[in-house]
Amino acid sequence: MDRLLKDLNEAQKEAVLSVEGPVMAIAGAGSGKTRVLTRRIAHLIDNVGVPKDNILAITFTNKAADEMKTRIASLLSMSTYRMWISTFHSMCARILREHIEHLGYTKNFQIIDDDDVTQMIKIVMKSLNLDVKTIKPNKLKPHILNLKSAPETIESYGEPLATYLHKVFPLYQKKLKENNLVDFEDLLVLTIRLLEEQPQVRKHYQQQFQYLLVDEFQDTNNLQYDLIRLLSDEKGNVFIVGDEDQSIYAFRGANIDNIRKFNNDYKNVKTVLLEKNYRSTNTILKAANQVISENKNRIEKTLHSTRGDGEKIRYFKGYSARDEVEYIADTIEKLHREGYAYEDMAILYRANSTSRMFEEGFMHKRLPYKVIGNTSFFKRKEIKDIVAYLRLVVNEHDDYSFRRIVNEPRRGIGATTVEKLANYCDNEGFSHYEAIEKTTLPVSGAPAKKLKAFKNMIETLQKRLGQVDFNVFLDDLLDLTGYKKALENDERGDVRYENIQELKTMLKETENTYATTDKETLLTYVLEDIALKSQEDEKIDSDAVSLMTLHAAKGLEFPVVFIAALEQGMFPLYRSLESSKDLEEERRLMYVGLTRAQQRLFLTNAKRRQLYGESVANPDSMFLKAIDPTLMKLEGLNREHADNEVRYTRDYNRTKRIRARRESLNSYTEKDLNKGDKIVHKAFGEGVVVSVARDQCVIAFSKEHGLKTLMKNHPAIVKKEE
DNA sequence: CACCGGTTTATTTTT
DNA sequence: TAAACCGGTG
Repeated sequence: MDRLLKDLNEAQKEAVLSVEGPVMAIAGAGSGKTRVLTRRIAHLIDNVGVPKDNILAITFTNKAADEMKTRIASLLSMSTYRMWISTFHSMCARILREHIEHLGYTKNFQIIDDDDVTQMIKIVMKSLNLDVKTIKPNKLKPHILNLKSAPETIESYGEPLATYLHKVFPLYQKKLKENNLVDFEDLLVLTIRLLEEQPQVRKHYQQQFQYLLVDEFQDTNNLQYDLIRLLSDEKGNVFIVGDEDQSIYAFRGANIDNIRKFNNDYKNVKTVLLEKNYRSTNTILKAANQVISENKNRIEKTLHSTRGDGEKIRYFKGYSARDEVEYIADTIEKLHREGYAYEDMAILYRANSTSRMFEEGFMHKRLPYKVIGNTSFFKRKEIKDIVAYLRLVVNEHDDYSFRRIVNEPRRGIGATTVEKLANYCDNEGFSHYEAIEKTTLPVSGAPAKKLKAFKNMIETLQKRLGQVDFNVFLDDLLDLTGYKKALENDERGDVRYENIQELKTMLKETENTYATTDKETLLTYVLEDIALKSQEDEKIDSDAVSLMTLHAAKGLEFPVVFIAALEQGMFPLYRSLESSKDLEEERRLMYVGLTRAQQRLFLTNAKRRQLYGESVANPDSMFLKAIDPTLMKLEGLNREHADNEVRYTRDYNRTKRIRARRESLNSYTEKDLNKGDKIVHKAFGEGVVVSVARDQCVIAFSKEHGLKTLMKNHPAIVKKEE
């Protein structure tokens, strides 16, 4: 028996061996889909004799792509260098690097991240004199990105959004192109356009990619689907793996319907069902099956465990969130004493904000933890600054980067100067960098000199780039720009400097990975890596409990899993309660959470918890109720109180109540405050007005608060009736 | 441009 | 509650 096949089950084997034509593998959680994917690729290369360049494997994360490469490399003892195993976005970037000139961009285009998109929208809105307050750039962003992938028209967004989008969207796109920048959506959109408009390019790639594999197919969006279609037209040797029950990114445009579409668009699709689960105990799987079976819109599928029944699920209900933390912390310590490592345990929750209570509690107890999915390394200010410098060195016409660092660190080029420059460029069509030398530029005196000095500095850096290696270059950059000096006066300068050093290591590594010696090309590659790898690499195997959102847990597994805050409103979230579509996605999220657990599963919640400053008591999550009680051992408050009725009424009233209260508070303060009046303050309690001056007043509170100067009509102040 | 104080707002986000 | 954000002021 072939060594690539011998430890696979029948379904897995079939998935690996069905090489020709379209194949759809429905892979339940923990059914060994990565194994199937890697074996299939290895089989194609080793047994079928397919050259490795003719295979295209697409994943959703860099991590998954890296893992796949590593596994294939070790299966076949060969190098996977430059193999087409990558994310959609990396693949597009790679294709566009070659051919983007057909579309009017230049080869050294740069990729901007989400924060940059927001900034860009802000800039565009300002230049259109649009009010940034009625509709915030951040609100507009998802719609703008959506417009690129969804078939909807701007009108369908309704007013006032439509008016804004009509103005902002075209200019946003124009600005990006002028600056030779692309956002994440553009990577897909432009690649599609390229393949559609350039038949010879399309042919080239269709011929090259004889075999396609797509991981996490349920998470593909419309553009990604189109891309697969375009690339696979010729033969239709497309292998997709997915699980509709694990589709949790619909809010980002993922379209489960792509699975059905695939069945229609490709002829004679072979379907393989992977239902054998190698991860969790039967008890855990039963619970997961019970939860997910409440979703109407799905194909029936039941996972079977190979791991026995295992322990009962524990369901702990505390009085308060503090109880919940306490219970989890104690349980973790207990399990640790029993032999589980901290890193074997994970706490999952719906919203990031929940991590806080655990962080506080664990810090206090000296329990080691790591929060996964924190603000990424590449989003830190100092890193983005240096990246902006590097981008400007690669492409001096990148006005966006120019603006970011022209006065960072301070070099006396203030907002007024930059505004003048930007206006001038808008009218004349120059890039900011070019405009500095123009005699008609309406900037003179000191600012003009400083701009010229800045330009000279960038020129010097451009020359240096070709002469020295990256280590030296980055040091030079830090010196020349004055960035290093500025860090010395920054109280967090040390950390920032450390981060920059880390970036330096990355640059150095890439220098060794790519087979080019041209520094500029190399730098472009590095910048691309940085842009596409926005997620910080996992913390080096520290033995600590993982805290993360359920979304972040996808694709991972842990011997011990806690799912916290299982209350109606927290999970599922309030906002999803009214829409069955949203609720089904929440339920899939719960399914993903449950199926992360290998051996022990703990479900917890609290009777009352603090939410936005007030104490709320929400009923148990409906997901808990979906699980057969005989699978669970109840702990904590559970047994005394039968507080099991699911009701949402208080949540409908919540907003109304708050609004009503605010209005009543406001109406109170319409009345004038005078010296000597007694008042009650929301936070400081009772007090007496000492003096009044215009709209402010001084109030004496009890001694722990003392005298306070406050706005007279502040809603927190209520006048006490005599 | 740094600070203060008041206002607003509180999902998830692989790329 | 708390953190981000905005606008006014020294």
